[in-house]
Amino acid sequence: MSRPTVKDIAKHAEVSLATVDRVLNGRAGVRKSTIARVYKTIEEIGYVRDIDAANLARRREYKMLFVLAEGDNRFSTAVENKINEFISGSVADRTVLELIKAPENDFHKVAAILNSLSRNSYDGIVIMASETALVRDAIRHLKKAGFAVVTLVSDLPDSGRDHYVGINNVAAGRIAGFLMSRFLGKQGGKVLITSSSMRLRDSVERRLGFDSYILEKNQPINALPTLEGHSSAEILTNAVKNALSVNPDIRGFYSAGAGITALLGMLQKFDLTDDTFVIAHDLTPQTRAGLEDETIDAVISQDVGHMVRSAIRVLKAISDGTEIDPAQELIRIDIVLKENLFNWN
Amino acid sequence: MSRPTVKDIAKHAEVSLATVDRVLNGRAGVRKSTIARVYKTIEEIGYVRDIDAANLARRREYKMLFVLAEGDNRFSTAVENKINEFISGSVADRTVLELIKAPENDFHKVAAILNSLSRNSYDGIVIMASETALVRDAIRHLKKAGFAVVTLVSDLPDSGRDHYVGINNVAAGRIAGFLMSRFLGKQGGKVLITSSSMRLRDSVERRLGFDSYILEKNQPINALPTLEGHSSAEILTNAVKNALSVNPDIRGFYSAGAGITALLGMLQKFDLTDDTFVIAHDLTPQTRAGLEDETIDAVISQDVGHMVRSAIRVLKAISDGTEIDPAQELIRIDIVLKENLFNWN
DNA sequence: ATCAAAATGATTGACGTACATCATAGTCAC
DNA sequence: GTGACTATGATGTACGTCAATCATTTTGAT
Repeated sequence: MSRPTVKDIAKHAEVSLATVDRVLNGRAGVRKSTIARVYKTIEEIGYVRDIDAANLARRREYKMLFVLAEGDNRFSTAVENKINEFISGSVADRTVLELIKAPENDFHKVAAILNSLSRNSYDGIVIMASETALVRDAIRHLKKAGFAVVTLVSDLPDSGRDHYVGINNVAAGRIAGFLMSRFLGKQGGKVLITSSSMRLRDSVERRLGFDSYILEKNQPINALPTLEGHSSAEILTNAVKNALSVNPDIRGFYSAGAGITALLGMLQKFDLTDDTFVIAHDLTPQTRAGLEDETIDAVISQDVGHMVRSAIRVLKAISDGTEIDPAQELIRIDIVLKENLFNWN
Repeated sequence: MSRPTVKDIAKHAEVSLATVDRVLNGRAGVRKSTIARVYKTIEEIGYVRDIDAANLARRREYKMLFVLAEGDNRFSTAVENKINEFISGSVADRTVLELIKAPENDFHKVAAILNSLSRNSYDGIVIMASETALVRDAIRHLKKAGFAVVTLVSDLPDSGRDHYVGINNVAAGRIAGFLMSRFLGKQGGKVLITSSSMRLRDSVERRLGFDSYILEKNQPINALPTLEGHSSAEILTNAVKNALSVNPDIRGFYSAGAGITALLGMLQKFDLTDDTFVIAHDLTPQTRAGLEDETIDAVISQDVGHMVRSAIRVLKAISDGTEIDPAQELIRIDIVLKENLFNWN
């Protein structure tokens, strides 16, 4: 026996097709008891709506908007490229994707973009932006207007977003702490931590995770205060230079945010590439090169392709009111070493 | 403008719908020049066949068979569970899955199952079995009969299979070598390697990868000959006991195949859990517990859910003659540590 | 020029669902 | 029991594609 259809429901429940249709699509004019009977029949015969046929009949198109608010010198370029890849490729699956970018720190622009969206322009919105009250409010506004909203890479909790697509950054920081402990061994030592800005939620969380691991496991590691680059290679370079002058015995470096190039530059200058360990985040051309020439020991990363696919799947599911498979949507914290670098293309 | 349809092709190419249909579905009775004209128009207007509508009209159902030939004390149980999960869940997507199991070493049964399949019973076959001439020939036979065939977890090259879903085991072995080197540090030491049987392709390849890394990087590691358990905990236990008696200074253990329980038992008996390092393959309840209580230091794994999904996607793509996205189908070699264990549910 | 064969057109009915319209049966208030 | 209303039935069209049939035109060989 092949899959039951609406006709089968009608037959078994002894109602007309029209009534089944009314129940299925929540249209008015059906007695409560009849609705119950229809649903009972659906259970019994195991009817599952053919979503493809439904979409066909509906002339359904999923319109989705990606809003990226990040600088262009980092990981976000990879995200952008992936999205563009999907934009040109996803003609076939009733999905129309659009991408709007905003400067890294222009919260007002991000909020303005989000606030300008009218109800029927998009089914779902994907937002990658750092956490600001302005943006958070804009997302609340979106939710009220009925959009499906997911956050990407950096979460905005309490914004009312439906779903967060990305890794748990506290956990990522803990893994960094774990790896650093392994690398430094019983000897331990001082560790320098850099990030672009501690205003970014992900950087803060990673630092938090790192520290909590060190503390909890009582590791012989002295983690120095975070140096912030504020998107400026010069500022970070100088900060690192100072720190290295004061602490020539630093053994580990953890780049929790952007600015890996500046850090590696300084390491080379101080001739510290051999005896120290470097852990960075996010696989980019820079970190990839660093792994290859062994100036970086480990990169903690997340699969951009998987994230973009996941965001789209989740938005579709929200729009359709269908279930999502948590196992499939969980974004892994990948540990990338020189030896398994080939895994990421 | 919304997506172009067959009608648009007909209009632009100045042919009838019937002719477009003949071209699109490879039916006879169309002049070469007309075919070319139709294809040219398709290019021009950017037509993409609506595969959902097509499947609807075709009443297409993808019937797929999983054939698992593995013991029940290992990783294959996880695979089996995942498949069963999909069997009960995939009513919605025009996919019917079936599962047949065979005893681990009963090659004849596997071959018999494969050889008994008639052309129209299934669209695609997923095979997880160790490498045997018998099975290889059966796969060749399947391909001749027109099935789409993919191998799972353990590849069978030269069998004519369309695709292999799983990790590169040589690379996985190299990663094991890398991790072991890191763990043992400059001091190095003896490493004991176990597997269920060196007849299994994956075990052989992992050992190969491990050795090649050690050799290539000139690591101070002395890898002892592989101990085989042949699916018997007793045999493996005794072998490990002997090895430990002869070499009380073993510092590392690499379980390249099954039999982790026997190995851990011996470690406990010899009170070696603290100063030694253990690397195992595949996340199972056993290895998971081992990571948690820190008797295992690292597990090299592969995401079973991703593999099963990938196998299904690939078979569909082969049946439809559509492209696959290599980035999406690449199975990652996951490095699981206690700290990122939560990533896998 | 003739005729068969090949190429094309025209048309129709399915697939499973959505959505709209009009008709009819039943129910309740007064 | 009349009118207003609610619940249900009956039916048709559409979505984009597949598949089949029959009719018609074009082509190529003789």
